[in-house]
Amino acid sequence: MKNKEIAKLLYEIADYLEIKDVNYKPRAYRKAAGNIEALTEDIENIYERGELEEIGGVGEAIAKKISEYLETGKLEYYEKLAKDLPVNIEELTSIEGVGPKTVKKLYNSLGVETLEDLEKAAEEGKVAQIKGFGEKVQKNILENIKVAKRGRERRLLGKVFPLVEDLKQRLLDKDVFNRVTIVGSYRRRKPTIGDVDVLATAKKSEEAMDEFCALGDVVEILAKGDTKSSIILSGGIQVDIRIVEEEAWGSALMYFTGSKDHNVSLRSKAKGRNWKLNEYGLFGPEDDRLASKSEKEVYERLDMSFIPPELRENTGEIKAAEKDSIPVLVEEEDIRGDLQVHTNYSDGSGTIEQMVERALDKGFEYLLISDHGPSLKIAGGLTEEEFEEQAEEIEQVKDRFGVEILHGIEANITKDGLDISKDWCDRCDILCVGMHDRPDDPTERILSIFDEYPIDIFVHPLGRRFFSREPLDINLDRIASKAEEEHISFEINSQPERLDLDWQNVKKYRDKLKYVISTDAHSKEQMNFMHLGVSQARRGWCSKENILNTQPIDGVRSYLNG
DNA sequence: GCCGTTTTCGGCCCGACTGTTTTCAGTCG
Repeated sequence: MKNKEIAKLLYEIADYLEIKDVNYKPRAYRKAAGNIEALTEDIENIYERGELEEIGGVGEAIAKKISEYLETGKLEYYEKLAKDLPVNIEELTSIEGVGPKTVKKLYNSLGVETLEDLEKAAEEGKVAQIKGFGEKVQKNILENIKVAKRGRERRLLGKVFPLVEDLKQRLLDKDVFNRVTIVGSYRRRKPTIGDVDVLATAKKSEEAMDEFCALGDVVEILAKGDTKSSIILSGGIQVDIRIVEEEAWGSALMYFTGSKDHNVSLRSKAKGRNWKLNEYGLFGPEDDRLASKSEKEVYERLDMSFIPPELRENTGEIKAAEKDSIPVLVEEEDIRGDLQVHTNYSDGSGTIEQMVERALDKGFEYLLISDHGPSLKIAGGLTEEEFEEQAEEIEQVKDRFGVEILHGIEANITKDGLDISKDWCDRCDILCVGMHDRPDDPTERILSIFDEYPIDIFVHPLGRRFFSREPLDINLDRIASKAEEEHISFEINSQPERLDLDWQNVKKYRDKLKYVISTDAHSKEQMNFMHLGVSQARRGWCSKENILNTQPIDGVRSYLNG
């Protein structure tokens, strides 16, 4: 998968062009790079289908460059730019406060090509000598090099969630704060999060800043001002806060929630009417305030319906809002049951009874127990005898709880088919299948399984894990079409490191397929992950109707058997 | 270089902050 590689190439071209004072092109290259980075499909497949220009921000010229790179492994345009300024631009601009222009200056006056060169020059006091730079610049560079070396890590939404909610509550508990909302990519529920951004109103903003920086688990204060501060908490996570006036709450929420592209589009719209949109409000030609109190007010003044944060990625939501066709998104309360949990029969830690109790607590009407099939030895996959034992235990537990307990299995797709017999399949109330290895021909394997077995749910379709496992190289178009024919549902898996099917694909296939949102819980606590799966369904524009397990169990069955 | 219910050509978001400056360039979000 060369997506990241190509994105990096385009980002670097953008930097080079910026150094050369070229207008607008850098933005175009960055936009294309950002969209390529966000693809879940291998760009080589897109190239082979001749659909490069379908990618947002990719036009004729950039498509041609990508093709050249994929065909030859090189890009002449890039090589030429790099020759004029032979520096490690990505590394150098990763230092906070160092952008393309600074890189150029450093190279021209000191011959700085790498991060090491820069560190050496700064330590020797040479940076401060450059015209336009001073002691402070030099000192900041030295400090920020340390941060850049550590690398800017991202974290899983599901892992930071409890921490962030706790932080929010601790701030709200303090008298000086009035409103506190976590904004940024967290509010949009992006699967991975960089920094945490907090927006607040306060009785006295200076006092609020004092309280914020004095939180018990603050290990470092990066910046502290009257309305804006930045800290690092003991887990290493950076939290930025911004205090705004009550009157500007809505426009500030929009501004700090982003995404950047969404904001840019909105401002463009405002500008088209000779208005101006910023974090303080929507203003008319005479700087008269048209809206700012609530997000809804601002959107409506722009003749749009309210856009839920999860949709604000500039992927069509603005147009939809103008036509008042934003879907009513699914909510966690709509979910009536969990259709994939594991127990201590395989690699889960909870007993059947514990899992059922938790399901009851959560108000679920049904629960599917689906431990691993026999071939997944590492996860303690069930033998057929164990499956029968489990069936008996379920029968006993059933009578004691008012929850419908379904018995199934998460069968493993192997090179010979499934790891359970067809007879065994028939004894499952609901049959889940998943791919747990990485064969050369995953698409063919999946398609033939779909043909041969009475499958209900295809779990974690991409097989990806954030930070550790790339998505499978599969042809989802073909698999989704087959699934549509066979009434096979795709899972949206709520595990923080999976969130698979990916939200972009969720959006793509939502009119074709029915999804189930499952926790894939391996303990009773993990059944609380449901909201994460729901958030990704929301990012994929799903309403209740797109999600099978918002229906009573009879509805689920009739679709899957249909 | 991309893109289109104002445009196939002429536009392309906005403000804060910093450090270095006497009016601004660069960077960031």
